[in-house]
Amino acid sequence: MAETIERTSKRRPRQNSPVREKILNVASELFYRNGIRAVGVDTVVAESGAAKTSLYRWFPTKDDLVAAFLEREHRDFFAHWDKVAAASGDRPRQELSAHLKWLAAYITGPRYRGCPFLNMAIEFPESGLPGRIVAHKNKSELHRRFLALAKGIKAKSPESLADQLVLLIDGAFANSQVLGKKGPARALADGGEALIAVATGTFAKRG
Amino acid sequence: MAETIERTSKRRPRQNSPVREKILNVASELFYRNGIRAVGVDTVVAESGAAKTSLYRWFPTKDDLVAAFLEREHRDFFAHWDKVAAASGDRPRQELSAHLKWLAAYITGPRYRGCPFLNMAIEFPESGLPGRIVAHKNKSELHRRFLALAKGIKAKSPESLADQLVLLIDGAFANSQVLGKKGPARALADGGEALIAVATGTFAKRG
DNA sequence: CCTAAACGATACAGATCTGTATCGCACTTG
DNA sequence: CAAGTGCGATACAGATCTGTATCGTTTAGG
Repeated sequence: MAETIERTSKRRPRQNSPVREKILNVASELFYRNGIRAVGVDTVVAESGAAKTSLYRWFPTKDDLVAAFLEREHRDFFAHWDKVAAASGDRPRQELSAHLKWLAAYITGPRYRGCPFLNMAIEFPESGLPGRIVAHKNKSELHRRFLALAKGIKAKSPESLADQLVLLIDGAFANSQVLGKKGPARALADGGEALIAVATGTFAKRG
Repeated sequence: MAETIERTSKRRPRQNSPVREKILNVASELFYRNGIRAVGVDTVVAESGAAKTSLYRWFPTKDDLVAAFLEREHRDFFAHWDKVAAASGDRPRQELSAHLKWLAAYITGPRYRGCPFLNMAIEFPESGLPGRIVAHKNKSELHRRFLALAKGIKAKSPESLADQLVLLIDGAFANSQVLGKKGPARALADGGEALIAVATGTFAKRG
């Protein structure tokens, strides 16, 4: 009799359903481009060609769909990070520059519309939402990785340098939504290098 | 006959109506705390005790109400800036530090819920909205003032320094919405000082 | 004092929102 | 073949959204 509950048969992709993929793809694009609150599930249904029942089968609520969107953005973001890290070998100083470089290019890209995690957190200030948990995870991880690199280059205060680099990056993410990609965001890489220089004492106090 | 059009009689405060004030106060508080899209005009009406007709008399659309909210935030923001500037006399280097300091304190404050201008721009990516114009004005002005100060301290590249400081500040504004005020945002002042030091050559390259 | 305007209250229009219910069809698996 | 499940289509529920229309009533200016 316990059989019926323990089912979990092979007949449940649970993740790889093509319909689920299609819905998530369309929703991600719309959420990112237009904002989450601005996009209704009906729009996602219409654009994806799926049925509303299918959407709610794979994502019990819109909040879950949003969380899935962010979860995938999170995975993709650090997958790219890992690639860049691997290409830098074991040279943390070079790796830092490489990250600043691709992040600057990321912002300059044509499809860029801000940081999905910052955007979500600002759209939904209420705490406890599934999407906010993913956003927090993303920014924590970003800080954690910069902290490791800051230690790797023997920064005087690694915590402080990691903080500063995160600020500079999030500032470029956010400000570009107001003053554009050719605004202050253009100073991301140079600013990062300056902060690294001070933190490592590559510059010595004068006078 | 032209009389009826040119009226503009004293019987039109057009700005100082107590009802208008009350509506704008309540709307500003709600928009800032909960987000603009999350707050309906009905809520503003209920909380303000005003009539819906009154709201739409003073603010033809919700967009206009949002713009009025941001317009006042803009005025208040630079009013405070001016106070700090005045207290710094004609010493741009000290003034820069003073601004970094009060901005850091601003973020730490209990009622802080991010930057109204960044928040609005992120909530409404569509261009041309009245609120976005105010947001752009605010960030432009911020950059303009930092540029003037950067020139005042004879920074090597004033534009670059102004860019970097704006990024750092907006980063603190935005990141605090995810990792909290005790997260990376705590590094705002120190990070700013480091950028200024490099830009002015207060640190000289070593090796 | 009298007229015009501001105001509160209420109802309403029309759209849109999230989420559910119900149908019949296709496919797969036992 | 039979049963279960995914799927599309559609209708619907109930709430909420922006904005308008229509009432009196109050208030202030010429």
